[in-house]
Amino acid sequence: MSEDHLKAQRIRKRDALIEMGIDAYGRRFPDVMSTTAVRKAAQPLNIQPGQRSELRGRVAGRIALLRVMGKLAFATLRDEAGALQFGFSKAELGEQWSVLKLIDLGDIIGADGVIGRTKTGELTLWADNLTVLAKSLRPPPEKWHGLTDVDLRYRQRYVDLFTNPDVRDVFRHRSAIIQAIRDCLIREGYCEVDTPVLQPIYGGAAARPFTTHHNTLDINLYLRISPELYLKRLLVGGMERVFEISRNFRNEGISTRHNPEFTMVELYEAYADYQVMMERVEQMVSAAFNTSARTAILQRVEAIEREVSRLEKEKGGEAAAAYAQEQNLKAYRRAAEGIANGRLTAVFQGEVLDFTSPWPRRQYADLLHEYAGVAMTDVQAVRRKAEDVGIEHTGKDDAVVVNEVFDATVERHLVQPAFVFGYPAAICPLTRQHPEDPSIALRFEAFAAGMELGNAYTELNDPAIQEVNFKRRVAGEGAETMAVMDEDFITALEYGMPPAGGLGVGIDRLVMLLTDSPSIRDVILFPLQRPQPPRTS
RNA sequence: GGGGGUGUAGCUCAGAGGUAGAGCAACGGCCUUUUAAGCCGUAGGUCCUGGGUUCGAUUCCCAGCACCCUCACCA
Repeated sequence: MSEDHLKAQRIRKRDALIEMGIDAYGRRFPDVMSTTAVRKAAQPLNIQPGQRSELRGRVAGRIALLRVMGKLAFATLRDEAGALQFGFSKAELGEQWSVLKLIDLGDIIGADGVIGRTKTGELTLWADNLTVLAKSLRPPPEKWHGLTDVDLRYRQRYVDLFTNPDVRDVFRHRSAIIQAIRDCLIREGYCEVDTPVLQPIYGGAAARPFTTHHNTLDINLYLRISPELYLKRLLVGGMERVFEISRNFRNEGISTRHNPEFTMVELYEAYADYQVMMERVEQMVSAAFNTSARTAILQRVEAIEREVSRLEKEKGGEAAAAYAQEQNLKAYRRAAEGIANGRLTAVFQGEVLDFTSPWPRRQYADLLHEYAGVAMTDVQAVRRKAEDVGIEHTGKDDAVVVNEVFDATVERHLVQPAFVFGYPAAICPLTRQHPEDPSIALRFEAFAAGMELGNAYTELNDPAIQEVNFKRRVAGEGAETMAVMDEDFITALEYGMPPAGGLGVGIDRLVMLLTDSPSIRDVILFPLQRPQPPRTS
């Protein structure tokens, strides 16, 4: 059955509805109860199997399953909150029975009826009124497996979302996490701001920008790679604690950890330093954990265990064990145990991550020694190591090579949440130098699951040094990715910027960690993909 | 950009050098307590695209395209 044919059949049903004087696309449908509200309302009634209560309900949602048997039909209706079984009988529906016959999987309907239980005990809304709210013209994916083709899932995220409820959960968590971070900062006296996405000069990070053009002004503009230089201007302006939840755009590769547009929370705090920023990371992540991962993990353990015992009964211990293994039940149990003991333990790809404050503080040089076996100051050894691990280092600045070796050898070992500090100053043009060792920057990066999660500085507020840093070319970094001179930013610093700590945390990656999502595309609703040629039909 | 994998019905997937298979969905029939409902029947395909080998290719070979994984750039 071709797609066109399936669609044509549904169009015929739609037309049949219209023929009957029914609006196939519905209208306002007030006083809808969610499926969970119905469950909650039913609970105290203690309805026995086979009984109906006096309680009436009105629910709307999409038909996920439909079982028609002669003059009786059951439908599973899915709404945002969950799902509920509906019962329809020809006797009770009367003339509307013929409407039900025109309903397909995927249609959005509303129904009124009394809440009861079937003989098998399933909570059921026995409908006496059926309202078509939107006829679906395309067949939904397979009802058991849902949509699994990853390409299609991202291209047609709307289908992914309505067929795979777990996907919706991830984005609810994302929303809660962002809100927790926002609340946390507001509570600390921060002011949320918006700074330009379209920037005449890009800066604040080492990345290639997207370029665009403004017609009226006839100037090139860049989509921001970072809001940093604008947020610091606000410190000059006397705003002492500012943050922005910032969509940044970097014209770089795409991977499971990189999307060309991604979300960061970036914050600046006057009279603080990078030590304070470590505490801010711990605070924000704790808040995010408590609002999302905590209950999700406990529920997940229960859900896996329920399924395991079901499999044990139906398919035997082997299938159950395989499922438990595949779902990382052991790790989830350990995480739940940690939570019970007051720790912030989450599971990411089978690994238990402990986000409990304080996170370990690790010296960059120590880690380099531990995993690369070289001293950060021993330039010859570092370059030999670079060759060992296949990094092209000729013509590159020492500090750049050091950092590339660090990324290649150390990063993946930083599985448990940790702060790494003591970065080479030469690769940190916006960071204040260590007062006793100018080769070291007052910078840390936060790591977890082998990913960089955040980046923070004691901010450089000396305009003279900043100007020098802007002008210095560090060999080994592409000309495009170099810090670009921003005269106005220097001018701002010349007016005086208070000493400050600044921090950026990758929201997408944090959501990955707290929702056990293996790819950044799983936590971005519409990740960038090559567009498909337009459809002809 | 390098390496590996995938591409077959609307969806989830088998399969083989000789006119293409299942389950779900669809259509028709039976069915008033189903639970991924069941039973009987029907229909549905450019086997990603292009070239090559072959009597014959959707299958083998080459190239391309898309996606996934991985490495590199980067957060």
